[in-house]
Amino acid sequence: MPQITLPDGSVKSFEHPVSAFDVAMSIGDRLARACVGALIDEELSDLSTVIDKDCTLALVTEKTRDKQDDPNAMYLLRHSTAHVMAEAIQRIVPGAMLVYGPPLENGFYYDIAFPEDRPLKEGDFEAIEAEMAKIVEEDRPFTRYELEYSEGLSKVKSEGSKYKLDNAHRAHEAGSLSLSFYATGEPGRDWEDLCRGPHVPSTGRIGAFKVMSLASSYWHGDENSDRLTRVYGTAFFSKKDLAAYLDRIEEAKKRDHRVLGKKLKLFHIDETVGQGLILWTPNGSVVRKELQSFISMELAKQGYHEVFTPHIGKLDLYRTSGHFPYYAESQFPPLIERDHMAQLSEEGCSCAQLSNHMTTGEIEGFMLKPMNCPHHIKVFDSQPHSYKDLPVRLAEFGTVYRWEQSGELNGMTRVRGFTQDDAHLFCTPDQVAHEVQGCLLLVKTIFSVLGMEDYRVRVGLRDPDSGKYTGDPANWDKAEQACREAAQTLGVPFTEEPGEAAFYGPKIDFVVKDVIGREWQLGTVQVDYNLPERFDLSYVGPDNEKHRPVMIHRAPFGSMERFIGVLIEHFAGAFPVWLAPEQVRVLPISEKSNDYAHEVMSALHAVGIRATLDDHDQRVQAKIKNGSEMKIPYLIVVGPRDAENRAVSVRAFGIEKDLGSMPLDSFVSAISEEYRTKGRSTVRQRFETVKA
RNA sequence: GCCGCUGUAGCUCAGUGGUAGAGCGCACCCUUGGUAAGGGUGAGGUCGAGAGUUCAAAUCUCUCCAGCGGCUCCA
Repeated sequence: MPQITLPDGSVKSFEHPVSAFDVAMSIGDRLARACVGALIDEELSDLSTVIDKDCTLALVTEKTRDKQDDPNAMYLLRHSTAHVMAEAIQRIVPGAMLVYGPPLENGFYYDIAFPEDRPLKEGDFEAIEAEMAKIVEEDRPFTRYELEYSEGLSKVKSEGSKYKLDNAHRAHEAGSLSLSFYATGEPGRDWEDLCRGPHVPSTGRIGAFKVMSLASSYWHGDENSDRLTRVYGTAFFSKKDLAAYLDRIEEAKKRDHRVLGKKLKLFHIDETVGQGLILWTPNGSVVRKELQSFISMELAKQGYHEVFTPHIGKLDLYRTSGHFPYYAESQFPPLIERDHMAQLSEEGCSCAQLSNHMTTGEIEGFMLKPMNCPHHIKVFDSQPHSYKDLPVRLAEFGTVYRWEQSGELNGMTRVRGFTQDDAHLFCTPDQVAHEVQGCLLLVKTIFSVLGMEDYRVRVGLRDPDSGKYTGDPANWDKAEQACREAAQTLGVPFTEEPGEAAFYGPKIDFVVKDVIGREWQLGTVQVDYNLPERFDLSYVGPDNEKHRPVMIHRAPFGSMERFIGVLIEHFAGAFPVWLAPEQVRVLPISEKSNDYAHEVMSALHAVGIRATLDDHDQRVQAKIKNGSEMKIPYLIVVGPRDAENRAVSVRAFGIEKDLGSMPLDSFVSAISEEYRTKGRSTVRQRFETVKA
């Protein structure tokens, strides 16, 4: 007879098998009513699950004790809502075949194959939601039943969906001896779906839901397989929670770098220039320049040397590096020399022949560089090296071009031309660990100055079962260990991911989320044994013999485009003084104060502060509103009173009222200090010292 | 590349077959104002591009281009 251990350690004994719901009832009927599921021996289960042996049991309620969403409850709710949506869709579009409908972090989706002559459109959402509301209103129980595998399989077969049949096969392959089905209501009478569950007790528990969007997807994620329609939705226990979620999405959109980029005039993408090609406008250029010089300074401290290399290189260079033709699909097409072109044209060369000629190397041409490494290798190899020279660290803000699929392009975060904060380190095998650590130190320094703490670190290791890797296994072991140890020195949580290494070496990636919750890889540090081999690089060792150096590719911030895109969102457009395109705006109270305002602006310009003057014929309230919307760090109001005292009235971004008045000279020195120290000393602090 | 949605003034957007609109921004005038929008006047548009249907197209159809969400991809 079951002895059930509850989370507080107490044990309940029952004479007969009981359901999780019965246990809840035995504690209290209010609790039972609040329950949506149960964790039985840590496994999320239906509330109706019958317990016939000893176990631990934790009841899952809509909210945790501290009124937060319970992730398990949300999982049950959203999984269940996916069923309700699927039923509604099948009522509206007969012949729609269900494929797979899992819950997600913020909702759920259902992949569905629609008849070709009846695709789902956004215009159908209203009708779907209306059907869903009916099903919720009917408050039908989710009823689980299981069939022995072969019996279940013949049931699924009789229903004629290859997708569900495939799901059944997969369940079997994963070790299931039976198949479970969930009826929304009564089996045999109401709608049902092959499903492993679990679910909330009944549709009435779904408090609020919304069909969000449509997308296409591939069956099994395989682009050569069937194209499915993915319908996204979300659900909450209360309408209030749903409204709050939708508000959060609206708020996040305001931080979106594409929205702020326009509003704050940071960058422009012009379709006549080309998709995915960023035009840095003056404001954005200031941010980029400040960041680049900061990085450059840190690089110099670490013994890097900056180089400049051109944007193109000969095709043959990329044959040696292996970029061409292997990655030709993600590159802009090669530039063919004019004489070759003319000759080929005379010979009546077809496109296919041209492509073959290029692959075999019979045609020379140039390529927009997809990576900086070949150029840097040639810089390294332009002179012989002794082991005493190593490591050689060559850095460049190098612009590269890649042919990203059109559907992938996204503001500044996914583009076709971008500038990496790239560097290549050439070192002895023994120096790898130290150099990798140096790269991570750089990341840590710069992230901490920017206040970026919300990133994750991924250590990509080789998949021991795969033979795709190049290089000596002993070196791999050492390099992987070096990466692992370096990641530990960062003091940030990291995950080791076997199979995520490049084919030529292990790597460390830095991943951040954007406002919509999408993850982007920023920086990467990669150990490479392959390219030194391909380019036959060498240095002379203490034994007077030639040795092969190891290369480390590192672009700790990825690209200036992506990094600044993420940075815009990180600061919600309100850059700190050192990065702000416009650091100070001077607001004269009226024309009468324009002369003094000009004087103030000149004093700021004289010390290199980016200051502007708003001499529009408006009241100061309006100027403050405009200045605040542009997220300018300091607005200084000057009127006759200030002019008389040679003072300024200071207003800092994000503070509702003004900080007070300060002598002009003090403000100039305080903001210079804030600029120079990247915010370690601020104008605000100056006010506080004065008060103290 | 795939599916869906969107494209109207510099920006945000309204406009369902019959003379292209609003707010913000911009210019000028009035106002000379002390901490989140003072008032007025005005300029500004091949309605993403091309083709079609129609007496008539921003509006309906098709093709293309671009953006957005997702899928796939990312050396």
